[in-house]
Amino acid sequence: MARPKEFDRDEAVRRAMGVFWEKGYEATSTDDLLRAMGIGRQSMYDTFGDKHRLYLEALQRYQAESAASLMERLRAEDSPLAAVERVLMAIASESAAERARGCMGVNAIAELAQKDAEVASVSKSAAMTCEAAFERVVQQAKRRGEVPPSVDARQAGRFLLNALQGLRVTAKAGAPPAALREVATFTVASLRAR
Amino acid sequence: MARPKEFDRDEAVRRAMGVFWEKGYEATSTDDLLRAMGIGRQSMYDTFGDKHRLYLEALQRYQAESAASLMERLRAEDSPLAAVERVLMAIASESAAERARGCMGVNAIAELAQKDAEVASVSKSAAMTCEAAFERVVQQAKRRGEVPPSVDARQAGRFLLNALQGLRVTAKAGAPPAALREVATFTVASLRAR
DNA sequence: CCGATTATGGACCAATCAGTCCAGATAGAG
DNA sequence: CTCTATCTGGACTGATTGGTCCATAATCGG
Repeated sequence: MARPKEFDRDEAVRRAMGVFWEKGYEATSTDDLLRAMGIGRQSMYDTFGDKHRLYLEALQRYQAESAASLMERLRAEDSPLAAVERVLMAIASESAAERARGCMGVNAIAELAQKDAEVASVSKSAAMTCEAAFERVVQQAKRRGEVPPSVDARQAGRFLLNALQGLRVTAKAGAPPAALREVATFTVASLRAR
Repeated sequence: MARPKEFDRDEAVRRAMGVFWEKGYEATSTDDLLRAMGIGRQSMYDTFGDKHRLYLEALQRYQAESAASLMERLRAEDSPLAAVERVLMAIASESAAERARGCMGVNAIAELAQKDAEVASVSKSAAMTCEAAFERVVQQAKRRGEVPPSVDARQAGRFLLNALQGLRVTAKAGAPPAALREVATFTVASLRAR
């Protein structure tokens, strides 16, 4: 009908995501967001509602992308268990800056899950998605004999997601890559040796 | 020399800790703190310096108390591994409110470790203390034959701390107690069965 | 080319922020 | 009792907060 937006909405959300991810929700000001998104104040409020809605959209985007990435990397060509190990090991291989940034989902849970029901809900559904992905991989691993049949795939899936979230915290706390690698290896070995 | 303080410094820090724990650093205003501590503005600035120093003191207090509690609960009367299991299981047994509040140390890492070197340093040393405590318990468990000799105690210690931090996140994300129990059981069983 | 509709940017807002100042209260030392 | 050092509480600060208002610009359908 009328004048079209001058910016790419998707790109704007992505940039907002970067700021929220880096600084957290409270520590991010609307000015921070506008500068990063490269748009005007009114455009932001017209397009996204307010800071909180923009955050939710950024968080959902993050969860969607990160779950998709997880599922792709878990796709087991050769060995399901090796794929799991690669996923856990990947954190140790990140740059120091990436490890310090951590996982936006974990940051969101720590900062907001208690007081913000919408954040809690988004986090919960993302967790279920990841849990299920891990569970499927464990099932494949069982079929290939990489994991003994006595292992309950659902439990193992939860166990792996828990370890992944732990690694995110441990990494952000400044643990050296070698320590992260030890944890990753030990975790995967726990499944093999059951 | 002159007029003594009218409040108990220790108690004041403890109350500040409660507020920071509940709301996080950025979301806590100085007014929140004064109200909870029951002291005047000037008393707070005179005694603790500023909001940031007060936070650090509260965090250190939290880490000290929580590490002491961990070490006491890990003291293995009968079975070291059972003590570990009790520690992990305790999270699942907390009230919903306690699980939602999470661990102040994990919250601090997620919100501040990246940009606040002092918080990072406090968190790192607390992690080393807990890691060492877990390592000692694993060593005891090995001596008693609860854990096979092939298990590296240091690695296992790191693995356990990682799982504990993961549980803190998982719990705060709203996982039901049953799921937390599964993770705790699975984690401990990983050591037994190696 | 025109009118309806939407986007934009800068001025503006009240509220809140962390932190300071100061006047008066209070207690120990002598 | 007095002097002095500290503590206390409330008024106050400039800066920043998230969010709104409005005048102008730009684009579409007709």
